[in-house]
Amino acid sequence: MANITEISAGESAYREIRNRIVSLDLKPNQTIGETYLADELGMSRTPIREALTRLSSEGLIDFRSRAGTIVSPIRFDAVISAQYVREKLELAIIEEAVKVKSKRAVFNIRQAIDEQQFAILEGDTAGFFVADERMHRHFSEMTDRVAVWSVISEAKKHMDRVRRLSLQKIDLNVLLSDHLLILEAIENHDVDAARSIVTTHLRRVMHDLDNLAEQHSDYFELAKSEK
Amino acid sequence: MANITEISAGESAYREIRNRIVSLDLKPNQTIGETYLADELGMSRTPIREALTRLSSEGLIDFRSRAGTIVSPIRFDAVISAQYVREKLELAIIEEAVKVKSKRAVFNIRQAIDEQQFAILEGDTAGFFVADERMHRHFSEMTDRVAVWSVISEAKKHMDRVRRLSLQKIDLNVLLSDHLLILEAIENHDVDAARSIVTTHLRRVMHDLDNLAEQHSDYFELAKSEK
DNA sequence: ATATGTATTCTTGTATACAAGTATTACAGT
DNA sequence: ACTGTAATACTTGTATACAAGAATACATAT
Repeated sequence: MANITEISAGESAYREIRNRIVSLDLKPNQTIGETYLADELGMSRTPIREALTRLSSEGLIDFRSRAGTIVSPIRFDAVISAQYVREKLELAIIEEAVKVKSKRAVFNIRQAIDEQQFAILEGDTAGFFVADERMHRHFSEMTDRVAVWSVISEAKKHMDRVRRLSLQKIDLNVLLSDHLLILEAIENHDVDAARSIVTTHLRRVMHDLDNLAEQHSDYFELAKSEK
Repeated sequence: MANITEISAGESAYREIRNRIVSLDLKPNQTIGETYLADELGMSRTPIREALTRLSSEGLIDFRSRAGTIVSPIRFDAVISAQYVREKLELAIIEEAVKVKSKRAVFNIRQAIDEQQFAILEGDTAGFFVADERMHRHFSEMTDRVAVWSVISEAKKHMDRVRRLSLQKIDLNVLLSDHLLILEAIENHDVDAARSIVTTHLRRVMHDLDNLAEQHSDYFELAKSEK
């Protein structure tokens, strides 16, 4: 009954490497040898390989046969379709969420927003995004669609690195005020307001995608014209 | 330039095991030892493990620590949220697709439908589903959303086993006539018609989900009341 | 100086050996 | 017949050894 959930080396390697990738600690296109990672994380190649296998099927790293392994470059089309998937699914969920009457849910969301505000004051951007993530997950919980959230989260990975790049530029207070408006719409059960706010909110990431791609061209995949 | 795509043992193991699972050749809840599979597929445990790692992260198999590995039981909530994801995304795509004017796309879709009809006459249900899959992918191609199709396809895995169970019951001609109506709506650029047909079409799978779960209770996960 | 062929080194792909749990079985004692 | 316990056989998790393709460095020829 204890469920201590002993965490395996392979699992911890997966989490660690994944974090380093989405936090841009490991740069896109950077080569990462299995032996290097094994040394770095203090384990043998086998669990590293397990982690890389999973990351490869998620599109975060690229095996180049026997010629090395690299962190996947940010792919325009992956970002765009991730955005598409997220927008369609999260919009659908929000439409359901505004119809739900749950003081508990409203409380949870407000708490997440408070934490975001606190994080901004502390200058803790990482903390902001953790709380942001939690808030969005609460929307899914309201409507019993937590499993759908994991699909969104999966798609979102490809955008997270872009978002990380735009950290310096974007003003977190803008996102925060979006969140407050969304909460208001939920409390008022106002579907139309929720729809429009969420749509603009989710699209903010895309605004300076082109700029970022130009600025960090070494992080992005060459345009489609290439091959 | 050749891109012979040498297929690794791990990759082929993944495809093979995956196929056996979604085709119900390997039954839900059945235990599958790594050594057994290694023997069966004529390779060592390492590439088998690679395949199982991927399948585990997709939710098609469950590692039970050192106590064995089983084919994941069909989970109600996974099926339901897969249906949700598919419906929202594919509906969004169809809405865009009906606005596209492309004789090529219409031709491709019609060809896929013809193949479905042929498969029905031949009694080739597997062939029907291959052509069915291709047709749905064409919808995504019409709108330059192929990457979104892979998300749908990913979610769909969890429903495929259910669909396979209902094979005996369902009349493929019903699905075929749905397809013809969808094609017609696309040709006429009739958004509303397309929406309603696709919705009912996609929901057909869910109709006898409860019956199937009762009939093959050993294939499904125990109800949520359980733990 | 450029190009080409070759040896060397590196990296991944696969197989195997070993470690550490887990489930099953055998069996003693009652 | 039954229960508790120890022994045993399995299964996965991890480490390491080996094989083979890919990149690199370098020597040689033109």
